[in-house]
Amino acid sequence: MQKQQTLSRNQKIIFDLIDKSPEPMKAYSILFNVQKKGIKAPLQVYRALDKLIEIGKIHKIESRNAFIACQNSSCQISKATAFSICESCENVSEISNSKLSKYLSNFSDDSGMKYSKYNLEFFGLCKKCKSK
Amino acid sequence: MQKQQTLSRNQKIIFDLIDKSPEPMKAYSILFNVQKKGIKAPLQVYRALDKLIEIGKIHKIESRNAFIACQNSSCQISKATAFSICESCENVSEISNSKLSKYLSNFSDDSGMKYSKYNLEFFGLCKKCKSK
DNA sequence: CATGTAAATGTTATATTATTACATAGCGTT
DNA sequence: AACGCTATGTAATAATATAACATTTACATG
Ligand SMILES: [Zn+2]
Ligand SMILES: [Zn+2]
Ligand SMILES: [Zn+2]
Ligand SMILES: [Zn+2]
Repeated sequence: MQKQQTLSRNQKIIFDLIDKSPEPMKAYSILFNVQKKGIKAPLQVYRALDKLIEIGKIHKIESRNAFIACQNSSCQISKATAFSICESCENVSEISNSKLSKYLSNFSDDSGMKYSKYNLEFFGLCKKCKSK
Repeated sequence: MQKQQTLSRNQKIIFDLIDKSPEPMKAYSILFNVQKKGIKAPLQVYRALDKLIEIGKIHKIESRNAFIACQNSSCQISKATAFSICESCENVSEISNSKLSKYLSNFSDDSGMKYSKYNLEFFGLCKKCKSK
């Protein structure tokens, strides 16, 4: 079990919003949505995002500059993330596949580099978009 | 063998610059460096970058918003990229490992999604930085 | 060689994403 | 109370990327 983090006010507002969203949210869309709750500036959003990422409650989809709630009941593995992204409808989901994560976590080559973290993004067409 | 692409003037200027750089280059740093050659606007840079990415001569390091020349003599596999990134010195190199690429290209899960492309970024400490 | 068309270029303005700098507030420990 | 730490507030600005529109170049093919 991992330590339960208590979220601060801004962190909670922003996490709840992202968590309810069916799709990854962009920072300024988050900002727009929380302005009625008193969060007025980009920096307030980015600070909360940074913290939420650090504790594994959300992840950043790098290729989209967007943020998604962790779909693994708060990623034990926030340092080992994998996503599938539909290039047609932009649906994103977190891949939870122990073989894959084991394979990548143990990956090493002859570069002498010690890999402590990875992020993998798969692209393709989701079931729905394929059948169109 | 893949079709030999002829680069246009701007594409060539920008590719040569990136190719000579020992580290990934950012778009506005590229812009700054090619202004003496007559490329004056961001869009000219981004258009060349888009094309170079499309034909596999360069890749974008998503987590860094930076661009690197393909280190696999023009990636047959520009749709299957893997990089190692040192979080201390920011050295980036392209991983060319046929087992890894085979594993990932063939990866599938029960989501019904057909993966046609992936990008993987490993993070850690390079040999040099580890021994400091 | 004229004509069509796709690709590339040039230019200005603007949108989007993210950080710097500085000031203040809350909270637990000593 | 004094300290250290985390979080917050606010303004300004930096960094990354695209939209819109006009023009030019390459080159196939009739
Ligand atoms: Zn997760
Ligand atoms: Zn889809
Ligand atoms: Zn490559
Ligand atoms: Zn290093």
